[in-house]
Amino acid sequence: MNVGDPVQVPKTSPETSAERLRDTDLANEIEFMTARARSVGSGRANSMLAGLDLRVRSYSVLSLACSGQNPSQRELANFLSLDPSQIVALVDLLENRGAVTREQDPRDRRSKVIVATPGGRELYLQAAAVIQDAEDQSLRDLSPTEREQLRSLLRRIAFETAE
Amino acid sequence: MNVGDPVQVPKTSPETSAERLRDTDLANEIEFMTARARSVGSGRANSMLAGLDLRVRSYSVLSLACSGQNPSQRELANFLSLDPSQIVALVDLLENRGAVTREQDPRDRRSKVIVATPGGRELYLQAAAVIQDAEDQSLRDLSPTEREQLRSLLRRIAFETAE
DNA sequence: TATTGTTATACTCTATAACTATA
DNA sequence: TATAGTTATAGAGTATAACAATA
Repeated sequence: MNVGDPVQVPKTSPETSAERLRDTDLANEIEFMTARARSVGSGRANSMLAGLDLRVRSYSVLSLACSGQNPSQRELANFLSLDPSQIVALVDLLENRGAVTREQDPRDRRSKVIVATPGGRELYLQAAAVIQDAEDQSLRDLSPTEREQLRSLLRRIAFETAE
Repeated sequence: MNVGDPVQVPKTSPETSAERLRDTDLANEIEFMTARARSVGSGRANSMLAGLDLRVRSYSVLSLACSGQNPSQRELANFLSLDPSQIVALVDLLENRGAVTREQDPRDRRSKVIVATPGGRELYLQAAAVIQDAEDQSLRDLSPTEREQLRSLLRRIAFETAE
């Protein structure tokens, strides 16, 4: 087909037009599908977290603050693949609403360990339930076995590069 | 453990500190792993596409323009989950470098069909090879069978909601 | 000299509303 | 009136550089 040829598109309804594009090379690329799954998933998670005045990024920090692992800001930055300066803003946000505190690491006074307050833990419990609902929606077409398959495969590509 | 308790973190090297956070609830959430896989994947893809002066978003539009499906801008917006105004900017970019053209849909003069020029098709061939390399890197720890499993599972969660 | 947290800045991505031309 | 493309704008996400305190 040449570029100058007259455009001939089978007349379709708006609903089927996107179906048509699912048969393209792009739609079968892992990078594309991953990006699309994330777009759908985080969009849904953000909407569902709005009632708690959280977003996925602040939820992530809160979750790690509740993990019992006592992460420093630097560790949060590394693990969440965010710049340390972004962690500052996220921790500020959570600290201002009383959900977490910055505690001095007695072994290194440069480092600040982020821990959740009792209120922060309560907030996290609610948020974790919301995220569980969001995940159930994302995975609603998959069987329990398939969900674990996907989790296992995703883990291997999500954590391969940066540690 | 109470919030006021002294912070006790096992002294670890920077490399193992992030390992430690992989045992948290957050790290096992589908939403989180998907977001992280996308972050790693699209970051790598953007880096590798830089030599062709493309990014994943402009590559996506170019790819669909080369698909033979003659998508309209509206169809691109729907399929790529982007606002129509973003498509304008992306098509402008590709049109200005001679990779695609806007062609009037003879059946609806409001609609513009995006088709690749011969130069655009040549650019796409190079870019598609780059994306293939990027995908191979993302999936390097998976067997061929596992890659197809992941592709199949991802497809079912990526295309479930919007059509 | 190197690292942690911080501030500042700019660029990309995303979301929304309003306008025009066609249907 | 409804839809396709466009323009404009604001907010969220990402990346980089520089600085003070500490190691």
